[in-house]
Amino acid sequence: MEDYSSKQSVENLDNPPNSRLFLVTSRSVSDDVIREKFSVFGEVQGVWVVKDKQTKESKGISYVKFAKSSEACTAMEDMHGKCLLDGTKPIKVFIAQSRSSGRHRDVEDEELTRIFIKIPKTFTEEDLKDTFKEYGDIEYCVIIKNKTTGESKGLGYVRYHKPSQAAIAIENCDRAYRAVLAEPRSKNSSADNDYHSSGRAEHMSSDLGMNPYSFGVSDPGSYAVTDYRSSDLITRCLMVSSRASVTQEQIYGLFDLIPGMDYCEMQRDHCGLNKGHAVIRYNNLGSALYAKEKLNGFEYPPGNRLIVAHIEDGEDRTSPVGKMAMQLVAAQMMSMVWNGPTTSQQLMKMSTGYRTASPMPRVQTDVSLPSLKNLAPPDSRVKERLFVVFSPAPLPMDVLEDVFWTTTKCTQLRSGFRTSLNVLEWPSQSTELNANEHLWRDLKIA
DNA sequence: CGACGGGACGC
DNA sequence: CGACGGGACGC
Repeated sequence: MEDYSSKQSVENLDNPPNSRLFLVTSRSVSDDVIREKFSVFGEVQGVWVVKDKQTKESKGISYVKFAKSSEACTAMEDMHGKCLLDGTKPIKVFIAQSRSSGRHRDVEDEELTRIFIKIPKTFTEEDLKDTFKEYGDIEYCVIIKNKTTGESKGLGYVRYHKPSQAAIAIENCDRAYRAVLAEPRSKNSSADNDYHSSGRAEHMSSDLGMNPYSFGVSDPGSYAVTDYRSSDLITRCLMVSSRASVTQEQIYGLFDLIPGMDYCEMQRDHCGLNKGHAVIRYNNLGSALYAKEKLNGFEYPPGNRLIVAHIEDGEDRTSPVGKMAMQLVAAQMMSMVWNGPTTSQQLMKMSTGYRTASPMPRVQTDVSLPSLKNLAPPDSRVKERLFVVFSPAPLPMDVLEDVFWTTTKCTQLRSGFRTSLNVLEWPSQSTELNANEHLWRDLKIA
Protein backbone atom coordinates (compact mmCIF):
# COMPACT_ATOMS: atom_id res chain seq x y z
CA MET A 1 0.00 0.00 0.00
CA GLU A 2 1.08 3.56 -0.50
CA ASP A 3 2.32 4.79 2.81
CA TYR A 4 1.63 8.46 3.37
CA SER A 5 4.34 8.71 5.95
CA SER A 6 6.99 7.77 3.40
CA LYS A 7 6.82 11.31 2.22
CA GLN A 8 9.31 13.75 3.55
CA SER A 9 8.82 17.36 2.76
CA VAL A 10 12.07 18.99 1.81
CA GLU A 11 11.96 21.56 4.58
CA ASN A 12 11.80 18.83 7.19
CA LEU A 13 14.66 16.73 5.93
CA ASP A 14 17.23 18.27 8.18
CA ASN A 15 14.98 19.27 11.03
CA PRO A 16 16.21 18.77 13.60
CA PRO A 17 19.81 18.50 12.37
CA ASN A 18 21.24 14.98 12.10
CA SER A 19 17.88 13.28 12.35
CA ARG A 20 18.10 11.58 8.96
CA LEU A 21 20.01 8.40 8.22
CA PHE A 22 21.72 7.30 5.04
CA LEU A 23 21.65 3.52 4.58
CA VAL A 24 23.55 1.26 2.25
CA THR A 25 21.73 -2.06 1.99
CA SER A 26 21.26 -5.01 -0.28
CA ARG A 27 19.04 -4.11 -3.20
CA SER A 28 16.48 -6.62 -2.02
CA VAL A 29 15.74 -4.71 1.17
CA SER A 30 12.38 -2.92 0.96
CA ASP A 31 11.17 0.18 2.72
CA ASP A 32 8.73 -1.93 4.72
CA VAL A 33 11.58 -3.95 6.18
CA ILE A 34 13.57 -0.80 6.90
CA ARG A 35 10.63 0.82 8.61
CA GLU A 36 9.99 -2.24 10.70
CA LYS A 37 13.58 -2.53 11.84
CA PHE A 38 14.15 1.17 12.48
CA SER A 39 10.91 2.20 14.13
CA VAL A 40 11.98 0.54 17.37
CA PHE A 41 14.45 3.38 17.84
CA GLY A 42 11.94 6.19 17.70
CA GLU A 43 9.45 8.05 15.57
CA VAL A 44 10.19 7.27 11.94
CA GLN A 45 8.80 10.13 9.90
CA GLY A 46 9.74 8.76 6.53
CA VAL A 47 11.52 5.97 4.71
CA TRP A 48 12.68 6.37 1.16
CA VAL A 49 14.44 3.73 -0.87
CA VAL A 50 16.29 5.20 -3.85
CA LYS A 51 15.28 3.34 -7.01
CA ASP A 52 16.39 3.32 -10.57
CA LYS A 53 14.09 5.54 -12.59
CA GLN A 54 13.62 3.03 -15.38
CA THR A 55 13.74 -0.35 -13.73
CA LYS A 56 12.24 0.78 -10.43
CA GLU A 57 14.78 -1.43 -8.80
CA SER A 58 16.37 -0.38 -5.53
CA LYS A 59 19.87 1.08 -5.82
CA GLY A 60 20.69 -0.17 -2.34
CA ILE A 61 20.47 3.33 -0.91
CA SER A 62 17.84 4.47 1.53
CA TYR A 63 17.05 7.34 3.82
CA VAL A 64 15.28 7.14 7.15
CA LYS A 65 14.00 10.31 8.77
CA PHE A 66 13.52 10.33 12.53
CA ALA A 67 11.82 12.92 14.68
CA LYS A 68 14.92 13.35 16.82
CA SER A 69 18.64 13.23 16.25
CA SER A 70 19.10 10.99 19.28
CA GLU A 71 16.78 8.43 17.73
CA ALA A 72 18.70 8.51 14.47
CA CYS A 73 22.04 8.22 16.24
CA THR A 74 20.93 5.33 18.42
CA ALA A 75 19.58 3.53 15.37
CA MET A 76 22.84 4.15 13.51
CA GLU A 77 24.94 2.81 16.36
CA ASP A 78 22.76 -0.23 16.80
CA MET A 79 22.01 -1.14 13.19
CA HIS A 80 25.34 -0.46 11.50
CA GLY A 81 26.64 -3.84 10.40
CA LYS A 82 23.41 -5.75 10.97
CA CYS A 83 21.71 -7.84 8.31
CA LEU A 84 18.10 -6.85 7.70
CA LEU A 85 17.16 -10.07 5.94
CA ASP A 86 18.64 -13.53 6.05
CA GLY A 87 21.33 -13.88 3.46
CA THR A 88 21.70 -10.20 2.72
CA LYS A 89 24.85 -8.21 3.28
CA PRO A 90 25.32 -6.21 6.45
CA ILE A 91 24.03 -2.69 6.13
CA LYS A 92 25.94 0.52 6.61
CA VAL A 93 24.30 3.33 8.49
CA PHE A 94 25.40 6.94 8.61
CA ILE A 95 23.90 10.25 9.52
CA ALA A 96 22.86 11.70 6.17
CA GLN A 97 24.55 14.81 4.91
CA SER A 98 22.18 17.74 4.99
CA ARG A 99 20.63 18.08 1.61
CA SER A 100 21.98 21.54 1.05
CA SER A 101 25.57 20.72 1.94
CA GLY A 102 26.25 19.01 -1.36
CA ARG A 103 28.99 16.87 0.08
CA HIS A 104 28.85 13.13 -0.17
CA ARG A 105 31.44 12.39 2.45
CA ASP A 106 30.32 10.26 5.38
CA VAL A 107 29.52 12.20 8.51
CA GLU A 108 32.04 10.91 11.01
CA ASP A 109 31.54 10.26 14.69
CA GLU A 110 34.16 12.93 15.25
CA GLU A 111 31.63 15.52 14.18
CA LEU A 112 28.80 14.03 16.23
CA THR A 113 30.25 13.36 19.65
CA ARG A 114 31.43 16.74 20.91
CA ILE A 115 29.12 19.44 22.16
CA PHE A 116 29.77 23.12 22.68
CA ILE A 117 28.11 24.78 25.63
CA LYS A 118 27.79 28.03 27.52
CA ILE A 119 28.45 27.58 31.21
CA PRO A 120 28.72 29.74 34.32
CA LYS A 121 32.17 31.27 34.66
CA THR A 122 32.47 29.60 38.02
CA PHE A 123 32.19 26.10 36.53
CA THR A 124 35.21 23.86 36.88
CA GLU A 125 35.85 20.94 34.57
CA GLU A 126 34.65 18.68 37.36
CA ASP A 127 31.37 20.61 37.53
CA LEU A 128 31.09 20.15 33.79
CA LYS A 129 31.57 16.41 34.06
CA ASP A 130 29.14 16.11 36.93
CA THR A 131 26.50 18.03 35.04
CA PHE A 132 26.81 16.27 31.70
CA LYS A 133 27.63 12.71 32.67
CA GLU A 134 23.94 11.95 33.08
CA TYR A 135 23.58 11.90 29.29
CA GLY A 136 26.34 9.42 28.58
CA ASP A 137 29.95 8.40 29.05
CA ILE A 138 32.11 11.46 28.84
CA GLU A 139 35.45 11.03 27.21
CA TYR A 140 36.75 14.48 27.73
CA CYS A 141 35.72 17.88 29.14
CA VAL A 142 37.34 21.27 28.66
CA ILE A 143 36.58 24.79 29.65
CA ILE A 144 37.79 27.52 27.39
CA LYS A 145 40.00 29.80 29.42
CA ASN A 146 41.93 32.94 28.89
CA LYS A 147 45.38 31.66 28.17
CA THR A 148 47.16 34.32 30.16
CA THR A 149 44.93 34.80 33.19
CA GLY A 150 43.49 31.29 33.23
CA GLU A 151 39.99 32.58 33.87
CA SER A 152 37.03 30.81 32.32
CA LYS A 153 35.43 32.33 29.25
CA GLY A 154 32.17 30.69 30.22
CA LEU A 155 32.31 28.22 27.34
CA GLY A 156 33.18 24.56 27.24
CA TYR A 157 33.30 21.34 25.30
CA VAL A 158 32.14 17.89 26.29
CA ARG A 159 33.16 14.90 24.21
CA TYR A 160 31.04 11.77 24.52
CA HIS A 161 31.85 8.31 23.30
CA LYS A 162 28.82 8.02 21.08
CA PRO A 163 26.84 10.33 18.82
CA SER A 164 23.61 9.31 20.57
CA GLN A 165 24.97 10.52 23.88
CA ALA A 166 25.87 13.92 22.50
CA ALA A 167 22.45 14.12 20.84
CA ILE A 168 20.69 13.22 24.08
CA ALA A 169 22.68 15.86 25.94
CA ILE A 170 21.78 18.50 23.38
CA GLU A 171 18.12 17.54 23.44
CA ASN A 172 17.74 17.26 27.19
CA CYS A 173 20.12 19.61 28.94
CA ASP A 174 18.94 22.94 30.25
CA ARG A 175 18.41 25.43 27.47
CA ALA A 176 20.63 27.88 29.28
CA TYR A 177 23.64 25.80 28.22
CA ARG A 178 22.88 26.52 24.57
CA ALA A 179 24.21 23.09 23.71
CA VAL A 180 25.04 22.51 20.07
CA LEU A 181 27.37 20.14 18.30
CA ALA A 182 30.86 21.61 18.27
CA GLU A 183 32.43 22.43 14.95
CA PRO A 184 35.40 20.15 14.36
CA ARG A 185 38.56 21.82 15.46
CA SER A 186 40.40 21.40 12.19
CA LYS A 187 37.81 23.45 10.34
CA ASN A 188 38.91 26.69 11.97
CA SER A 189 42.64 26.14 11.95
CA SER A 190 43.76 27.95 8.78
CA ALA A 191 44.29 26.15 5.51
CA ASP A 192 46.92 23.89 6.94
CA ASN A 193 45.56 20.42 6.53
CA ASP A 194 48.92 18.74 6.26
CA TYR A 195 48.90 15.37 7.97
CA HIS A 196 52.06 16.31 9.79
CA SER A 197 50.65 19.48 11.24
CA SER A 198 49.62 19.87 14.82
CA GLY A 199 45.99 20.28 13.89
CA ARG A 200 45.96 16.60 13.10
CA ALA A 201 47.58 15.67 16.34
CA GLU A 202 44.51 16.50 18.36
CA HIS A 203 43.04 13.21 17.30
CA MET A 204 45.99 11.31 18.56
CA SER A 205 46.14 12.17 22.19
CA SER A 206 43.94 11.56 25.20
CA ASP A 207 41.80 8.88 23.67
CA LEU A 208 43.08 6.26 25.97
CA GLY A 209 43.17 8.46 29.06
CA MET A 210 46.37 9.85 30.44
CA ASN A 211 46.36 7.74 33.54
CA PRO A 212 47.09 4.08 32.93
CA TYR A 213 45.09 3.26 36.04
CA SER A 214 42.07 5.26 35.09
CA PHE A 215 39.67 2.45 34.42
CA GLY A 216 37.55 -0.06 36.16
CA VAL A 217 35.17 -0.32 39.04
CA SER A 218 37.23 1.36 41.71
CA ASP A 219 37.86 4.59 39.90
CA PRO A 220 35.06 7.16 40.17
CA GLY A 221 36.81 9.40 37.67
CA SER A 222 36.55 6.92 34.85
CA TYR A 223 33.79 7.38 32.34
CA ALA A 224 34.84 4.58 30.08
CA VAL A 225 32.82 2.03 32.01
CA THR A 226 29.77 0.31 30.69
CA ASP A 227 26.89 2.36 29.39
CA TYR A 228 23.17 1.82 29.37
CA ARG A 229 23.10 -0.23 26.21
CA SER A 230 26.09 -2.47 26.53
CA SER A 231 24.73 -3.45 29.97
CA ASP A 232 27.02 -5.34 32.25
CA LEU A 233 28.07 -8.14 29.98
CA ILE A 234 31.72 -8.90 30.49
CA THR A 235 33.28 -11.67 28.46
CA ARG A 236 36.58 -12.68 26.94
CA CYS A 237 35.20 -11.84 23.52
CA LEU A 238 35.02 -8.38 22.01
CA MET A 239 33.34 -6.97 18.96
CA VAL A 240 35.15 -4.11 17.32
CA SER A 241 33.16 -1.85 15.04
CA SER A 242 34.72 0.68 12.75
CA ARG A 243 33.05 3.07 10.38
CA ALA A 244 36.16 3.53 8.32
CA SER A 245 37.47 0.44 6.64
CA VAL A 246 40.26 -1.26 8.52
CA THR A 247 42.16 -4.40 7.73
CA GLN A 248 42.38 -7.49 9.86
CA GLU A 249 46.11 -6.83 10.17
CA GLN A 250 45.48 -3.40 11.64
CA ILE A 251 42.95 -4.64 14.16
CA TYR A 252 45.17 -7.55 15.03
CA GLY A 253 48.13 -5.25 15.52
CA LEU A 254 46.15 -2.97 17.79
CA PHE A 255 44.51 -5.56 20.01
CA ASP A 256 47.56 -7.77 20.10
CA LEU A 257 49.31 -5.00 22.01
CA ILE A 258 47.41 -6.31 25.00
CA PRO A 259 48.74 -9.71 25.96
CA GLY A 260 46.54 -12.74 25.89
CA MET A 261 44.81 -12.42 22.55
CA ASP A 262 44.15 -15.79 21.07
CA TYR A 263 41.81 -14.98 18.23
CA CYS A 264 41.13 -12.08 15.91
CA GLU A 265 38.97 -12.25 12.86
CA MET A 266 37.45 -9.67 10.63
CA GLN A 267 33.81 -10.30 9.86
CA ARG A 268 33.35 -10.58 6.15
CA ASP A 269 30.31 -11.08 4.06
CA HIS A 270 30.03 -13.70 1.36
CA CYS A 271 31.66 -11.38 -1.15
CA GLY A 272 34.69 -11.07 1.06
CA LEU A 273 33.98 -7.45 1.75
CA ASN A 274 35.15 -5.87 4.91
CA LYS A 275 32.27 -5.16 7.23
CA GLY A 276 34.19 -2.93 9.57
CA HIS A 277 33.55 -5.45 12.32
CA ALA A 278 35.97 -7.81 13.97
CA VAL A 279 35.74 -10.37 16.73
CA ILE A 280 38.59 -10.59 19.22
CA ARG A 281 38.98 -13.21 21.88
CA TYR A 282 41.42 -13.12 24.76
CA ASN A 283 42.40 -16.04 26.90
CA ASN A 284 41.33 -14.24 30.07
CA LEU A 285 38.65 -11.83 31.19
CA GLY A 286 41.09 -9.25 32.43
CA SER A 287 42.71 -8.70 29.06
CA ALA A 288 39.36 -8.38 27.34
CA LEU A 289 38.06 -5.94 29.93
CA TYR A 290 41.23 -3.92 29.76
CA ALA A 291 41.23 -3.89 25.98
CA LYS A 292 37.69 -2.62 25.98
CA GLU A 293 38.36 0.10 28.50
CA LYS A 294 41.42 1.30 26.66
CA LEU A 295 40.38 0.97 23.05
CA ASN A 296 36.66 1.73 23.08
CA GLY A 297 36.43 5.19 21.58
CA PHE A 298 40.06 5.14 20.50
CA GLU A 299 40.58 6.91 17.22
CA TYR A 300 42.08 4.57 14.75
CA PRO A 301 42.87 5.65 12.17
CA PRO A 302 42.79 9.19 13.55
CA GLY A 303 39.28 10.56 13.23
CA ASN A 304 37.68 7.14 13.21
CA ARG A 305 36.42 6.12 16.60
CA LEU A 306 36.44 2.42 17.24
CA ILE A 307 33.58 0.94 19.20
CA VAL A 308 34.60 -2.00 21.35
CA ALA A 309 32.06 -4.04 23.25
CA HIS A 310 31.91 -7.41 24.89
CA ILE A 311 29.96 -10.09 23.11
CA GLU A 312 28.79 -13.46 24.31
CA ASP A 313 31.48 -16.05 24.65
CA GLY A 314 29.16 -18.82 25.69
CA GLU A 315 29.86 -18.68 29.40
CA ASP A 316 27.26 -17.73 31.93
CA ARG A 317 28.26 -14.62 33.81
CA THR A 318 24.86 -13.31 34.72
CA SER A 319 24.65 -14.58 38.27
CA PRO A 320 25.43 -12.27 41.18
CA VAL A 321 28.42 -14.43 41.94
CA GLY A 322 29.57 -14.06 38.35
CA LYS A 323 29.27 -10.30 38.59
CA MET A 324 31.27 -10.22 41.78
CA ALA A 325 33.94 -12.30 40.14
CA MET A 326 33.98 -9.82 37.31
CA GLN A 327 34.59 -6.92 39.66
CA LEU A 328 37.34 -8.83 41.31
CA VAL A 329 38.93 -9.35 37.95
CA ALA A 330 38.71 -5.67 37.22
CA ALA A 331 40.16 -4.70 40.57
CA GLN A 332 43.06 -7.08 40.24
CA MET A 333 43.68 -6.44 36.60
CA MET A 334 46.95 -4.65 36.81
CA SER A 335 48.61 -7.41 38.68
CA MET A 336 47.28 -10.26 36.62
CA VAL A 337 46.90 -9.25 33.02
CA TRP A 338 50.44 -8.76 32.05
CA ASN A 339 51.76 -12.19 32.63
CA GLY A 340 50.00 -13.77 29.72
CA PRO A 341 51.86 -16.59 28.01
CA THR A 342 52.24 -14.78 24.74
CA THR A 343 54.29 -11.85 25.91
CA SER A 344 57.77 -13.17 25.50
CA GLN A 345 57.10 -14.81 22.18
CA GLN A 346 55.72 -11.61 20.82
CA LEU A 347 58.61 -9.60 22.08
CA MET A 348 60.88 -11.93 20.18
CA LYS A 349 58.73 -11.68 17.12
CA MET A 350 58.84 -7.93 17.34
CA SER A 351 62.49 -7.58 18.01
CA THR A 352 63.42 -9.76 15.10
CA GLY A 353 60.99 -7.97 12.85
CA TYR A 354 61.74 -4.34 13.28
CA ARG A 355 65.37 -4.21 12.38
CA THR A 356 64.75 -5.56 8.95
CA ALA A 357 61.76 -3.28 8.48
CA SER A 358 61.85 -0.13 6.39
CA PRO A 359 64.94 1.93 7.01
CA MET A 360 63.77 5.24 8.37
CA PRO A 361 65.56 8.55 8.62
CA ARG A 362 67.08 8.96 12.05
CA VAL A 363 64.98 10.76 14.58
CA GLN A 364 66.60 13.11 17.02
CA THR A 365 65.40 14.81 20.15
CA ASP A 366 66.85 17.60 22.24
CA VAL A 367 64.91 16.48 25.28
CA SER A 368 67.21 16.03 28.24
CA LEU A 369 66.82 12.53 29.56
CA PRO A 370 67.27 11.26 33.10
CA SER A 371 70.31 9.24 33.98
CA LEU A 372 70.80 5.68 32.86
CA LYS A 373 68.99 2.93 34.76
CA ASN A 374 69.21 -0.81 34.83
CA LEU A 375 66.76 -2.88 32.92
CA ALA A 376 64.22 -4.71 35.01
CA PRO A 377 64.28 -8.51 34.71
CA PRO A 378 62.20 -9.60 31.73
CA ASP A 379 59.90 -11.69 33.90
CA SER A 380 58.98 -8.84 36.24
CA ARG A 381 55.31 -8.45 36.89
CA VAL A 382 54.07 -5.46 34.98
CA LYS A 383 52.49 -2.71 37.04
CA GLU A 384 52.22 0.04 34.53
CA ARG A 385 51.74 0.23 30.83
CA LEU A 386 52.05 3.08 28.44
CA PHE A 387 50.44 3.45 25.04
CA VAL A 388 52.49 5.59 22.70
CA VAL A 389 50.78 6.87 19.60
CA PHE A 390 52.94 8.06 16.77
CA SER A 391 52.07 10.45 14.05
CA PRO A 392 52.58 10.13 11.24
CA ALA A 393 54.75 7.05 11.62
CA PRO A 394 56.13 4.95 14.44
CA LEU A 395 59.68 5.38 15.64
CA PRO A 396 62.18 2.60 15.08
CA MET A 397 62.36 0.27 18.04
CA ASP A 398 65.96 1.08 18.82
CA VAL A 399 65.09 4.74 19.22
CA LEU A 400 62.42 3.77 21.70
CA GLU A 401 64.93 1.68 23.52
CA ASP A 402 67.26 4.64 23.76
CA VAL A 403 64.54 6.86 25.08
CA PHE A 404 62.66 4.58 27.39
CA TRP A 405 64.66 1.55 28.24
CA THR A 406 67.53 3.60 29.53
CA THR A 407 65.51 6.19 31.35
CA THR A 408 63.35 3.87 33.38
CA LYS A 409 63.26 0.31 34.47
CA CYS A 410 61.18 -0.60 31.50
CA THR A 411 60.82 -4.33 31.00
CA GLN A 412 59.12 -4.72 27.71
CA LEU A 413 58.67 -3.00 24.44
CA ARG A 414 55.80 -4.13 22.33
CA SER A 415 55.12 -2.62 18.99
CA GLY A 416 52.25 -2.40 16.59
CA PHE A 417 53.95 -0.95 13.59
CA ARG A 418 50.95 -1.22 11.37
CA THR A 419 48.99 0.73 13.93
CA SER A 420 51.58 3.40 14.70
CA LEU A 421 51.12 2.43 18.28
CA ASN A 422 53.58 1.07 20.76
CA VAL A 423 53.16 -0.16 24.27
CA LEU A 424 55.79 -0.05 26.96
CA GLU A 425 55.54 -1.78 30.27
CA TRP A 426 56.96 -1.07 33.69
CA PRO A 427 57.18 -3.12 36.85
CA SER A 428 56.30 -0.04 38.88
CA GLN A 429 55.00 3.44 38.36
CA SER A 430 57.44 5.41 36.29
CA THR A 431 57.28 8.79 37.91
CA GLU A 432 60.25 10.08 35.99
CA LEU A 433 58.34 9.74 32.80
CA ASN A 434 55.42 11.71 34.14
CA ALA A 435 57.75 14.56 34.83
CA ASN A 436 59.14 14.58 31.35
CA GLU A 437 56.56 16.71 29.68
CA HIS A 438 58.52 17.32 26.52
CA LEU A 439 58.69 13.67 25.85
CA TRP A 440 54.99 13.23 26.46
CA ARG A 441 54.07 15.91 24.05
CA ASP A 442 56.50 14.92 21.34
CA LEU A 443 55.42 11.32 21.32
CA LYS A 444 51.73 11.74 21.99
CA ILE A 445 51.76 9.36 24.84
CA ALA A 446 48.38 8.13 25.81
C1' DC B 1 3.62 41.94 22.69
C1' DG B 2 7.98 41.02 25.67
C1' DA B 3 13.47 38.56 26.56
C1' DC B 4 17.32 36.28 22.80
C1' DG B 5 21.80 35.18 20.91
C1' DG B 6 26.75 35.01 20.19
C1' DG B 7 30.67 32.80 21.72
C1' DA B 8 35.17 28.48 19.71
C1' DC B 9 39.35 25.08 21.41
C1' DG B 10 46.16 24.57 21.00
C1' DC B 11 51.25 23.39 19.35
C1' DC C 1 31.84 0.20 -3.07
C1' DG C 2 27.38 4.06 -1.70
C1' DA C 3 24.08 10.24 -1.82
C1' DC C 4 18.72 12.45 -2.80
C1' DG C 5 11.56 10.57 -5.31
C1' DG C 6 6.86 11.23 -6.41
C1' DG C 7 3.35 14.06 -6.62
C1' DA C 8 0.65 18.33 -6.60
C1' DC C 9 -3.42 22.05 -1.05
C1' DG C 10 -7.71 24.34 -1.37
C1' DC C 11 -9.18 29.38 -0.04
